[in-house]
Amino acid sequence: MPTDRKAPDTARRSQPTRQAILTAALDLAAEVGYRRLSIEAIAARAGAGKQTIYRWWPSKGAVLFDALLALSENPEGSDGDVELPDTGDLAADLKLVLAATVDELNNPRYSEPMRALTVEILENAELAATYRERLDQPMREMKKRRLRKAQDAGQLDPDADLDVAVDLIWGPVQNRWLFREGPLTAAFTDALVDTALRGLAQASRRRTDT
Amino acid sequence: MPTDRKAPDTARRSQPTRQAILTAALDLAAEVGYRRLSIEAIAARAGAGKQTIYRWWPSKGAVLFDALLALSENPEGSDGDVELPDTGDLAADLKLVLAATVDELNNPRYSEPMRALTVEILENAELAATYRERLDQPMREMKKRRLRKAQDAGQLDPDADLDVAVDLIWGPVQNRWLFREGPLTAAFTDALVDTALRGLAQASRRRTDT
Amino acid sequence: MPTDRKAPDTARRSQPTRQAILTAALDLAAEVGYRRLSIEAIAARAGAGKQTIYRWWPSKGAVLFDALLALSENPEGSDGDVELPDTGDLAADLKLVLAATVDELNNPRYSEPMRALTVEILENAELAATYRERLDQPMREMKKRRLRKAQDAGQLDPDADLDVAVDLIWGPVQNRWLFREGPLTAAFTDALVDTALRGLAQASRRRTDT
Amino acid sequence: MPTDRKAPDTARRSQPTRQAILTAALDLAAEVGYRRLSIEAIAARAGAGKQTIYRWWPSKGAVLFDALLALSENPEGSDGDVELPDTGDLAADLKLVLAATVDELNNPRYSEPMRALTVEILENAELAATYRERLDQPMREMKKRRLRKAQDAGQLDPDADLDVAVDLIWGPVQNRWLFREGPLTAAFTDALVDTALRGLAQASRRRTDT
DNA sequence: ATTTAAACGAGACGGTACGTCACGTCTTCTG
DNA sequence: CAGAAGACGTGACGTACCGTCTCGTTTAAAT
Repeated sequence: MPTDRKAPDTARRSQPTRQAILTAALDLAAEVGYRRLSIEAIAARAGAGKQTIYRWWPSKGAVLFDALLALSENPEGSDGDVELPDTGDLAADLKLVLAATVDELNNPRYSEPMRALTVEILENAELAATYRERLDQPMREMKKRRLRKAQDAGQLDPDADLDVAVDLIWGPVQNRWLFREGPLTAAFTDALVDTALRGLAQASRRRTDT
Repeated sequence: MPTDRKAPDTARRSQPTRQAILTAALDLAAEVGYRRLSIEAIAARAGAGKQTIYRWWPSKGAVLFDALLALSENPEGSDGDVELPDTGDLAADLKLVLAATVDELNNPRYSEPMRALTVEILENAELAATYRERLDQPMREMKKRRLRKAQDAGQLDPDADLDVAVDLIWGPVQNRWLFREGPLTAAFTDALVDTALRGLAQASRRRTDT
Repeated sequence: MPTDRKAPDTARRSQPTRQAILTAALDLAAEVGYRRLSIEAIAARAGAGKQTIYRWWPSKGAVLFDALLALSENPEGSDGDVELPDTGDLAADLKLVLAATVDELNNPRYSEPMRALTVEILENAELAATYRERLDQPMREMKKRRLRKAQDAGQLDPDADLDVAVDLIWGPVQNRWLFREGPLTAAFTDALVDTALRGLAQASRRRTDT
Repeated sequence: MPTDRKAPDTARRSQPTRQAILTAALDLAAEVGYRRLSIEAIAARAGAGKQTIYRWWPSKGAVLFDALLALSENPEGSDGDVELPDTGDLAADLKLVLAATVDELNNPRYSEPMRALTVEILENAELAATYRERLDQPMREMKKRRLRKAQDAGQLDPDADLDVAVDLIWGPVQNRWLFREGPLTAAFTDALVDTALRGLAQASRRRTDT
């Protein structure tokens, strides 16, 4: 967890208060946006003392981070074991996954806290490192595992750099969301997947398409 | 300019003061980062009154925006007429351009204010609109013009959606920079260009590669 | 004034706000007592920002000090020129003065802020110095002037140390008030004056009393 | 003792801890002054839990009170039976006693905690009552006993109000100490005793002095 | 000798107030 | 009259203690 300033006694920690703080942070982020999200307000909404927040989290972003982790951690499922679907049809699978992502990003309840966390990450290098290690890297590994399977099945160029591949497919989605560059739709992600897989260059590919 | 709350008399505006403010904003952004960048400090550094800033810019982000515009507007060149190079070799041209971008993004003098502006854009929808209209869209058009020429020359799939193409090529660069996901090098952008142009899928491409 | 941390521009000072702060301080001291008197509450009651208080006064005690000064500074009269009454009868004059002091000290409106200020003085040596210089010393000089006149008129021992004399007469009043050691009445101060003037020792004085 | 909120079992009380707390309170009062003396710091210094302090003392002042009591209670002597010296020469005896008091008040080790306790007393009426009953009154009775003996011996005006007499002699000393109005020396207390005994008024005293 | 109930250290908790910083508005004086 | 200077009300910051409340862990009296 992105916590532990000076090792308080985790055993004594009040779980109800922790939950209340995470919930309040999420609610407030959705309601007022990042700019107006204050630790003071989170504490007040949660019925907690400010010190309780400062005791367990080093920054506002760390609270948000835990709140979003808690939101995405399904009661049964453990976080790391999740896999992307594999029906054998890579393009279809990716389109499905990206469509789900798009849905999530279009839901303010999830999207606003996520945007707030993102802003925090951009200006807080320490938080960014935690984020990469605990959220981004596992997700990237999961994506690469799916792509590797496609490679093994001969559906993907065996020489392709899978990190670049992940960037190619997911990067544009994140960008369009972050900068609100245009409507974030399944049509866009479908086109994205097709283009990324086929490549932009024409050459002789016309012949192989069909 | 992203300015003009209530139409002060632009004619009477003090140009030396304007320059001092933009310079101070840039310097401070590079020195202390976005988090600690305050209008108060910009005014103090510029030897200007706070009101002078508030009179001419609606937000801290707008100051940064103008500052970066001023930075990139070369003495001779007018902004809108610039074109990407066209040597006939699309891949080489793109690699050249992205290498230059990478250099810029690795230079804190440019990169830190840019990051500050980006953060502002993420939380300020009005500023974001200005940014898109005055910076992002012209750049995107420029990129699309170059790609269209490649299309006309038969080097690019004639069915490709050029907006998706731009996202595919430039999106991953911006992401890697923004989230410091890894070293931002020409090696990365070269691989990116190759992969984006060729596509990820194998199929019969092996035959056409050689 | 016990002010000026870092020389703000006194000319620009808002007099209405200054008055509101002094009044609020006085009112709150009378209402809630020293213990619960907070700068936050003074600012809130005065409709002022905390910073405005911190800008002009170095401590809570300094605010109280000014507030009490303002309270005692009569509209017409200048502070330093006041004199104790001189009817020729020293004992009667002192009794009159002490009776007035007793009235004041029994009035919570004056007494409570005074007590708050006193507590501050006891724990703040810097404030204590200001208090001595600006309030205590002038009062003491005034008292000594009256005693000196009695000395000149042959009513007081010409060898008496007037500082000790002042301590002897006024000290017990302040003590009884401060420690609530008993009812603070004119009867007490009358006895005090008589005893101080006559002395405790008996000797043949009985004969001279009348 | 100024203790016993809700009757904890005194028998089980840890005496070493009690001592550690009193010592810590004294030390800290001498070191940092009243303003910065906190229960939290006392507990930490004493290696005690905060609750242990709150269990046995109702306020910070009560701790200080006990600490000073413990300091002044000499190993052999019981508190109440002490008497002021009586050599037959009242003035000399008083001067001796006041000189000792002055020494004590000039010793920060005793003086600082005493000042802290005094401040507490001024703002805590309940503590003030305890103080009066347990410390001030016994001392005052002791003083009055000595003065009464002088009265019986014909050295003091038989009509003198002994309470006023005590105030007259000891009040100025306490005041000068409390408000740091000037150096607290034996010279001052000597003059005080002489003046208080002889009185300020001249009149026929000249005749009786000799 | 064992039980058992308390006092104990430790410290998390909801709070209040601290003193500081920056916001965006305003007012006054100067060039 | 634009601009510098900066006071103002506002609100959030991060910290220090308050007094209350569990937690195990001694520890000393009652079994």
